[in-house]
Amino acid sequence: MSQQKSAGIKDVAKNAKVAIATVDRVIHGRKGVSEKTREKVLKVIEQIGFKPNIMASNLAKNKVFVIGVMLPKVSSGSSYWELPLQGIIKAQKELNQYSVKMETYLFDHSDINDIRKQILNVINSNIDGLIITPKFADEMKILFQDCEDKDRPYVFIDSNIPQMNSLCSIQQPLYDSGKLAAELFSYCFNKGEILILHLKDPMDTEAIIRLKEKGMVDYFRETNSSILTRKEVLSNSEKTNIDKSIKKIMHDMPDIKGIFIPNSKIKHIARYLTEKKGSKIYLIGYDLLKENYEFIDKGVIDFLICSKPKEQGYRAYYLLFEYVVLRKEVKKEVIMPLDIITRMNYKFY
Amino acid sequence: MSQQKSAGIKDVAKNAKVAIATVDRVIHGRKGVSEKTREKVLKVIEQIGFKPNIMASNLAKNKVFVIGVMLPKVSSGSSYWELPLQGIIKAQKELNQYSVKMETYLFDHSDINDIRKQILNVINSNIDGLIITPKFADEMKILFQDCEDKDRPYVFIDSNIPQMNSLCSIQQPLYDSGKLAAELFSYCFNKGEILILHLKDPMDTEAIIRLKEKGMVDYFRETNSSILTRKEVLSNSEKTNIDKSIKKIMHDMPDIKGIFIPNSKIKHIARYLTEKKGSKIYLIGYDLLKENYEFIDKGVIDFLICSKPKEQGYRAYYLLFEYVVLRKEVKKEVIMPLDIITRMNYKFY
DNA sequence: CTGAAAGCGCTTACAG
DNA sequence: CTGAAAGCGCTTACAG
Repeated sequence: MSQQKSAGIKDVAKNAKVAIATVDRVIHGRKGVSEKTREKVLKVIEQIGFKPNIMASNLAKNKVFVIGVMLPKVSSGSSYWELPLQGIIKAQKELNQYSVKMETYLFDHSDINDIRKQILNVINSNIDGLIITPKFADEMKILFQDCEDKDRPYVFIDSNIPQMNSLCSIQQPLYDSGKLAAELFSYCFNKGEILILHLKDPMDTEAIIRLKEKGMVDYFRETNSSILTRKEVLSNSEKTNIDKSIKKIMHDMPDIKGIFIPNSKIKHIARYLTEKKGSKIYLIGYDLLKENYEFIDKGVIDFLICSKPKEQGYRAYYLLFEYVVLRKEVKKEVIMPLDIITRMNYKFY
Repeated sequence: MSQQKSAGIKDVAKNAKVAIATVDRVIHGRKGVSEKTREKVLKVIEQIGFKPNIMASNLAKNKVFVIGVMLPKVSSGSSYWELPLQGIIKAQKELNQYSVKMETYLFDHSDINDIRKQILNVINSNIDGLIITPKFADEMKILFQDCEDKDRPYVFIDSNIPQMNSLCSIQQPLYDSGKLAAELFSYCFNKGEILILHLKDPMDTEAIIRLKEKGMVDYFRETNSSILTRKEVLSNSEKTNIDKSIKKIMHDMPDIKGIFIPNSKIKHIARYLTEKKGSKIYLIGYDLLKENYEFIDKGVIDFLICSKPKEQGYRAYYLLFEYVVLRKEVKKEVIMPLDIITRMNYKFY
């Protein structure tokens, strides 16, 4: 039970026979210490196992760290981006007592001028770290460059650009999510056709969509399944056009048993299937958005695959806090699990 | 951008024209302050929106808080209890820089004397909070009593005893998990028989098992399903006996399509089904334990329903930290979501 | 290159 | 009942 106090900077100073300020200089690698002194101090630190007390350090520093958040504004079209932001706000609330503040730089993803404006705002800010999604990578290259010049850490959520020097990327296993969807279909039926329907959205990244589709197709091939897939792309126009196009497509697929939507635009199809008569068509898509609740509760949507967008925001914020404020090392990559959401468990997410 | 510093205890003292020590007394409701002074100070606190700086407070207090953990030891029979402990250790690592330490009181759940010994160890300890599972409730009543006498907060994980004054209970939606299993079966087939097989375990709580079974039965009734269920109980004896018993039961169920195991003992059945020839029998159980990896990867186990035991431990520890160290208010109850684990997504959990 | 001292926002004896 | 002062483990000017 001997709650033996861990060694402090004072103990190091005493043992190394130097002043506390000198120990501080060594700890933070600041200039102005002779090599000889440096080594002496480092040796003592090693010997007595000194670990700096971060709380005391931050208290003395008397500084508030700021974490910037640059994400799309929640648009009328989709509520997806409110989820990461909720997670971020939750983390900020938890970390409120520590010296961190959040600063948001939300942009209208359909307005390139607004995106540029926010990029400049971030560049000219004094934030100590940044949470960002690597959409609009071309426009944002200059921002990443600026971050690296300033040693300002940035964390990707939702997806990743592997070439970049992000502090961490928090991402979903895209390919495997397509396989998972295929597996779920296989539990529902073992022959027939599946329509892979890509309803275009300006926020889509082609590579992401393709990975999901490839996962599905590969699963059926690897398992020698008798299920066939057919891919169609629709531009995201008005309701009546979508309905007409889907009707046409499905007319060509007499043996259709399932529809897979590789982005979060599933509500349009769900609405269509709700109104349509005929035999059961299994429906699988992505993301537990507010607008999907109704359809999953009715059983029109059978499964949603979900990569915890809220938790991605939470984790990103927490990770930056640990890196910036606590000066911990952090993982370079976080892969989120793939939650399967159904009528019976969606309430608990 | 005006990083306006928030008011400190010094500002309160100055505005209220009292000493800092007096403000401190008021903040913590300590004795020795006249009612008049008290009110004056409280008014100023309200006015200038003073929030104490917990980091400074803990630094000055110079005390290490201790959180106790009383859980079953990991036994050879099942690795379940290593998961909450992993979560707890993860939380402890994250909170290492704050003034918290963990103290474990693990017991051998098959040895009543060991349980009593650990209960006494906890009672005689100086811990500031306790994480515990409400198994063996009869033996533990005296411990809960002691906690309440000492104002020592305790948090339940895994399940709950509603009558107790626990600080919080972190639990799974048991009834709904049975419904979820039924729904998953319904996706796989729409008539035939399901065997609900309860393989007895000393750690089982009858009420918990019954809730899960009821969820399943209710689902089929509510959806007017043609699927029938049949319940059997087996005592957890040796391999050969189990095999013989199952064989006998299944012989009586020619139309068996699925087996539901309402606890985490699924590996015994998975092993049996692996060796057995014949038509596909869908298998659903609980908890992603190490010993299940092999069977889920092979597809012998189709679905595992999982209430994030690791995260339960993590949350419990974090919650006690927030309550004890940060003096925050915390939720009285946390309901964990029901993860669905399959061959395609188990790797990411 | 090195050190003594003030200060971060609190708590805790101690004195009155 | 109230206050002045030392101290928690660091950082940050400032002086030499």
